Amino acid sequence: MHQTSNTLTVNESTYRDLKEKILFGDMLPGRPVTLRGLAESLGVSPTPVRETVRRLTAERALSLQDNRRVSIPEMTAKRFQEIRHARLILEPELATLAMINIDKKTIKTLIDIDKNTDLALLKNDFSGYMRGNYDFHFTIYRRANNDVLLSLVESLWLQFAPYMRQVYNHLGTTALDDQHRIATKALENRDSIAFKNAIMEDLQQGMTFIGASNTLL
Amino acid sequence: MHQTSNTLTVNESTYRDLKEKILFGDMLPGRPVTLRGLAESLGVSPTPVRETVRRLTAERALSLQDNRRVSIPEMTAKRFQEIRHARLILEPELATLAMINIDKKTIKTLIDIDKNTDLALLKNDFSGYMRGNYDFHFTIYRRANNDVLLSLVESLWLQFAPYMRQVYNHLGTTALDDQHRIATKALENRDSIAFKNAIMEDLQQGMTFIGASNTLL
DNA sequence: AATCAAGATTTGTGATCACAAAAATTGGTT
DNA sequence: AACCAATTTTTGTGATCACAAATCTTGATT
Repeated sequence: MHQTSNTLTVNESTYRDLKEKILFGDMLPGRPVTLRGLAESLGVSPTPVRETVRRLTAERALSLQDNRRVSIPEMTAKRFQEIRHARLILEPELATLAMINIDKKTIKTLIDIDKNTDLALLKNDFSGYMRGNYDFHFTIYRRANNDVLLSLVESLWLQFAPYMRQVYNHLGTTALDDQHRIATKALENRDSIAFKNAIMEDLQQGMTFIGASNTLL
Repeated sequence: MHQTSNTLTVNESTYRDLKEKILFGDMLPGRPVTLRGLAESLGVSPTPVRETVRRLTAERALSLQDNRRVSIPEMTAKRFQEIRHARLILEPELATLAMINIDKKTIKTLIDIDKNTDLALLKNDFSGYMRGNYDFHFTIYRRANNDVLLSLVESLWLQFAPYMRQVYNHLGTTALDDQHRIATKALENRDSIAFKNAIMEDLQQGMTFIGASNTLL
């Protein structure tokens, strides 16, 4: 089936679909993935799936094993610390850059996102929580108007996202987004130091890696 | 023609070929690139080229225009500053991490690389210079043993590399790798502050963007 | 029952085919 | 000579085909 009008290419929509799956916890590590299987589940031919997989491999969201089989990359304590380190370097910086461009309307948006994130958390809707958390951070980051840094941070999120379910299962869901509220308060007060601190704290709280349990469904 | 033994896949070698072309100045901005043309010049079918292009697009080394045509992304002063900013955040950090793992043998290697880079510069072999400069930096960065940061920096190099010829044409080739020599001296003295400084200076010297001349061969 | 080799199936890879959209070419009109 | 519409060619996209390598299944031997 060929596309007829000015809609997205199959390739692009496949990419977005798969990216969202990875980003919002619908793609767990360890589970074997086949190109034909993915293609069928998305209702397309293997061709665009292959290209999407290459793309996500370049973004370190997927990896090709020596068997040439594709999968979510294995997480190690070392790699997790590397991601955490990179995030701590880039994200507070990006948030600080964004601050001058965040107006009252954006703050309102952030508060709304946060409210919905809380709701998802209460309903044990993990995917909804992941989406909310992502939206909160990237609503801020996009305001920095810095595509170069933004794409680096996107890559980092793609790398740790599949392991967040593990992390939050161990952490429990109590008081997870306190830092979000502190951040929005800091934005209202135009307190850039408090804001940067809140982003760092939020990030560090969410990046406590649970080693061991490498075999998961 | 199918591959028979445990050699690289066509895909992988195509990726490396194209990546090197971009990284070492053999791929200039503005020039229109076609998949079939690339395929023919590399002696493969369009399929692996398409996947390679997707990969390099994900790494921001190539971009797909609205025409769906692929090209080296256009450089703007803004984007150049963003790349420079990101490099200044990540590369000195990576270099500092690497320092403890750089032994005498590595320093010797760096001095050799630098010598060859000088030679290339004298012979007006720009591609050779680019390669030498890359080798110098990444011999250091790889010692940091931090794949996450390394791949972020790789992406940044892919983004500015095609524009280095412009920069160096305007800058002239005088005293460009002084900082390399200062850096190796600092390594010999195990002076981490001087080393980090040399990396930063080197990077800043090489990132003076020349605006205007957007139309080049 | 456990082990392992031989056969069948699935999977990734690369090439090719089909088609629509974009670009290049052509030819006629002013 | 300059412009523009119609035709031809080129190009990207998605599906399919061919094949080898990897995985799974099977059945015989101990």
